[in-house]
Amino acid sequence: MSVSLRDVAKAAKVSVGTVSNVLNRSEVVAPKTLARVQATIKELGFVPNGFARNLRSGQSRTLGLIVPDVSNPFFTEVARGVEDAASKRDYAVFLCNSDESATKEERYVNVLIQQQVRGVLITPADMKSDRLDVMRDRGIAVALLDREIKGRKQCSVSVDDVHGGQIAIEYLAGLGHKNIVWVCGPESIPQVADRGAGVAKAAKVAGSKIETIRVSLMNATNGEEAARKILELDVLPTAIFCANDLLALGVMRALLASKVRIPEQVSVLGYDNIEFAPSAAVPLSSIAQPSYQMGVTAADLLLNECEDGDSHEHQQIRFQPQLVERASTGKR
Amino acid sequence: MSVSLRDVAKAAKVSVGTVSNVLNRSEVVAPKTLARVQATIKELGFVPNGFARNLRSGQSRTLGLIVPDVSNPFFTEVARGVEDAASKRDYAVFLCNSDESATKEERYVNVLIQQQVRGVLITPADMKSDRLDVMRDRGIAVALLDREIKGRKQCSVSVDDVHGGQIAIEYLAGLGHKNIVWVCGPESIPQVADRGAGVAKAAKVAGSKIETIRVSLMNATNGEEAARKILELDVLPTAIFCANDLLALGVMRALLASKVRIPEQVSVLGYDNIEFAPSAAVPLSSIAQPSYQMGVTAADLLLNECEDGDSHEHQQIRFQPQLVERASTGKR
DNA sequence: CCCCGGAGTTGAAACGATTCATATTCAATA
DNA sequence: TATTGAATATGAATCGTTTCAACTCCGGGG
Repeated sequence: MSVSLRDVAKAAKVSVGTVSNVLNRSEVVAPKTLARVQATIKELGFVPNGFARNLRSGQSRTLGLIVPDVSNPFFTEVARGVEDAASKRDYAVFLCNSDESATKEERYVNVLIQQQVRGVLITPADMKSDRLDVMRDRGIAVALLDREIKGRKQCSVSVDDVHGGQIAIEYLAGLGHKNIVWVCGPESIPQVADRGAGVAKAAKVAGSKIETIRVSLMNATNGEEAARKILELDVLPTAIFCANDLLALGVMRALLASKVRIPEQVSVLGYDNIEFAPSAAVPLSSIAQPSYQMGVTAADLLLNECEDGDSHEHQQIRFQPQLVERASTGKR
Repeated sequence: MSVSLRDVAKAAKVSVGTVSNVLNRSEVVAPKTLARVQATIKELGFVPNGFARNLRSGQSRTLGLIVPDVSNPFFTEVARGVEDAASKRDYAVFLCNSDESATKEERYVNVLIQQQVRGVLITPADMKSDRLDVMRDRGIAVALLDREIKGRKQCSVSVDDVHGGQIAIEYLAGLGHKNIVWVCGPESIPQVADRGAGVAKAAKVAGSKIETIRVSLMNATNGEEAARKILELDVLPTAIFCANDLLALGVMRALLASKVRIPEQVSVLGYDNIEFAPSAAVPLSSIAQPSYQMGVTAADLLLNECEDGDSHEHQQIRFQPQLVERASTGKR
């Protein structure tokens, strides 16, 4: 059925060991032999069987990437970064979507263990770390993406979300806003908790009044729902800060549909600075995170850990978020 | 390091064959033995090595999905559908991003062969089908996604792109537009070619004049570039039809920045109806495709092929695109 | 003329499961 | 008691690689 290394050896009239060397240690093979074997490989269309290779060497060249929402452009950008960095080092990436559900996450963790991935990058659905320990016990490197768990047993790449929440409110307060609504998802999502903490901290300093509206999922549809709740408030806020851009887009959509003028009546500020932000009905101001760069960094960190072995030192890398000002926010 | 089946056999005082039977054919093992072996498995924390298992049995429970652009929401929706359908049947999915590049696509095909995936869903970067044949020769099921190759015996799930291009132009012509620009990517992308064919066909019937502007990649940035070219034309068209929504968003962004009013001066029509379309600066009219449903259907088709074996009959499923009218298009 | 060492090559063992032909057990039947 | 066959259990062979100790060349120094 399929061509094996043995077939190549026979066709090229060399031993299996030599073919294996051509594949993995071409520098020890005589140039003439090398060329002949490579030609045979191409001619027969030989592709090494990954199972056998990994079985023998005990190591695969695959990574797992578990994100909470593949349809969120922030995570697709991160994924792109991970993928680029990984394939530069000749690794393949299993992209998995946990939908913020611990159950789905656990299922994928098992699949990844079964596939014997070398390492896993994960944005955990909750703060429990037993699933991570299971992997680490099996010798699978684990690094956290966009999340950080105290205890530094692992590498992580995150963004200073507290600071992000803080600069958002400082910025809005600086524009003169005193009555602000904070639209966010469940407190169980660490990003939400952290950004919320930053919001609270900055609000105290600035003396602004913050109202919180919480939705279950952070997508555009739920943003619209949040906007309806805002419209029912006694006094319309002068600014709305959303925990991510999808929420903000939904909020804007619903507000505009109700003839609320942005930013004249209400300023709207998002988080993530996704690619669409500048194309929005009113170009969306947002707190930017270096998504692609985060993916690249995380993958490199994880691969270093995979390859360094014992000498590896865990690193916590933390990026700083940055305000990107567009038309959706303005002076009170 | 890790516990092997042999260790379990020794500890439970049975043969390796029996342990294997406990794992895969528990009905042929005597209840007493079964219980004892299972207890030992749990006690030692044994997890079968997937490589060895797959090496011998020659089959995995993984699929590959190769899309041309993971950051295009259309494809993330498709991917979501594929993933949901696959995990319902207990398969895992490798998501790969070819960036429309045949080279990258080839690299991933090789990775997938190495991983011995059971089947591959692919939106090929070009019309050449040799890469597909390579996989099929190796016994990997292949189904086409969003693409159909005539004369090929394989499953496919596609959308009638010719018809899509056609209804787009018919709609614009119906609104009174006679001077239309068609913004698209390279002709080598089959979707572009097909939609273009539909455009030409409808234009001939309607007697509209169509100008083509071609860009290299179909994302928002290149859409802006296209818009700049349009602004340099002697006469501004009254309508612009873009080969996908990302292009359309970029076009709109650049036009609005140049104070062109949409749809009063120029109507803009997109393709894909991505989630973000209604949130755009001017809510974007678009040709919708049932993306999620396409993913689910494709995965089911592929898995049927994997599991039915010889009795399988290839199916070509073709969805019909649908016009979604929003604010970005209007009467001439 | 022999010996040495390095470069290149060889081929058997190993990785950890599955498979399957064969062996064992034991109760039922002749 | 001998025979049969169903139910279980066995373990060597196998999958396609990598690894590595051993081997073959071959040119140069003694």
